[in-house]
Amino acid sequence: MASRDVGDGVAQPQLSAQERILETSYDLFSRDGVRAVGIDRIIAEAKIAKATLYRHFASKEDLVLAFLDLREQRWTREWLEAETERLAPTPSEHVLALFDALDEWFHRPDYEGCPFIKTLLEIREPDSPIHRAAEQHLGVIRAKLERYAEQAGARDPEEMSYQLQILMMGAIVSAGRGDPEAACRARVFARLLIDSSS
Amino acid sequence: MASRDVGDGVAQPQLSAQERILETSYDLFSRDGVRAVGIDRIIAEAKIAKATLYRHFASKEDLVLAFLDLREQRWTREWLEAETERLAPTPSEHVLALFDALDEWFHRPDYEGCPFIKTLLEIREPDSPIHRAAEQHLGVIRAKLERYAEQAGARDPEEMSYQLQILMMGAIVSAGRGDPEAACRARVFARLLIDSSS
DNA sequence: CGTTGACTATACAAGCCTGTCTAACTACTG
DNA sequence: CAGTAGTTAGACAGGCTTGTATAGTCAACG
Repeated sequence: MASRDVGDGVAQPQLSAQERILETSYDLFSRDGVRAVGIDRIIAEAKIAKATLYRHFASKEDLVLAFLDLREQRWTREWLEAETERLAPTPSEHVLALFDALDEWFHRPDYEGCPFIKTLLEIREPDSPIHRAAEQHLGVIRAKLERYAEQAGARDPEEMSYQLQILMMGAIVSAGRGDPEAACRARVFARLLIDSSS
Repeated sequence: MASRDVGDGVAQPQLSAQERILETSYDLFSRDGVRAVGIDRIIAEAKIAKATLYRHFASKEDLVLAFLDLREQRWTREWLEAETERLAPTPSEHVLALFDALDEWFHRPDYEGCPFIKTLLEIREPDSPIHRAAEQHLGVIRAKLERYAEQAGARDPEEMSYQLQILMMGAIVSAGRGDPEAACRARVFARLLIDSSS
């Protein structure tokens, strides 16, 4: 457990080797995709030896799965859900506040897109553990949307959750294409849907 | 296992080598993505020699660009636009008919998703000719949506075109995630938008 | 002191990838 | 017949990929 204070320029001097691997993977995989980022780039940027990486993770696939789990924890739960519920005055407004949270995200200069979507499209083999994990992480988001739909008084919360996820994913792709106002445009749809469904 | 590999799917024996290369690239790139498909797989499936491929296309990048152009011709123009305008009783209903066309597409057993979106997410370097080509092909679709929005009597056709593309891309990704009814769900939004915007 | 566990650095295997090259074959054309 | 353009099969270069192996360093602990 002895992690030395190497003082590697920026931040986090006390992180263990495993933590540095995960932090670096998180940044690189999030920005450039799990396929484009190779092991060599991770070990160079995390400043660890290759053998150390393979002592903590059996394979790159293992590392990608750990990354996707971390992404769900940090982005889905600790950021998207927290921010949505912070922005909404009442639970019935969670659906609309979701798009306010997305709006903040899209306007960040380092907007990186959604690794779940990117991974799903990048790793096409339906039986691959990575493909299935990405699907499942998107399923967790849909389940959350269903709860928001309930709280908004939707007649059919499950149907609305699928509709909201279409909006959300469409806005994410559109923002990646260069439209930072995509969340506002999607929010209009959400408002129309709520007004017509209550 | 019956070996009918001479049939080759779309077997027209009088196709020139260049045509066979493009046909095979179209099928493989559309289904598996431009990054996952290698030159070796294309020459094997097209039954041509590697030197022949490089006599017709300077590089893989050139081949990918030719594929994206062909995709716009066949899918965007000859299929999506034609089918949308065939399905609509009047020009004002092009917007809704668009989602009826998408519905057909999503229910095809060989639904392959949108190569423009996949390529855009896969090739991240913003200056890459491939990235820019994918962006531009999506721009052509948006321009068509703007015309449909005009014909539907939208107050702000450009704004509506961006909103419709969010719906369209969201439905495409959702269908790729395993929701073949995504087009119907997205059509509900389009109907709401039209009713509120006229 | 000596052992042990974690880490580092680096070389290397085996496989893919793009792209080049050679040598031979085929078909058309003057 | 001779020349030319297009094609074929395959070897090969050089780079990048994941993953393993080797050898040595460092710190903690009994």
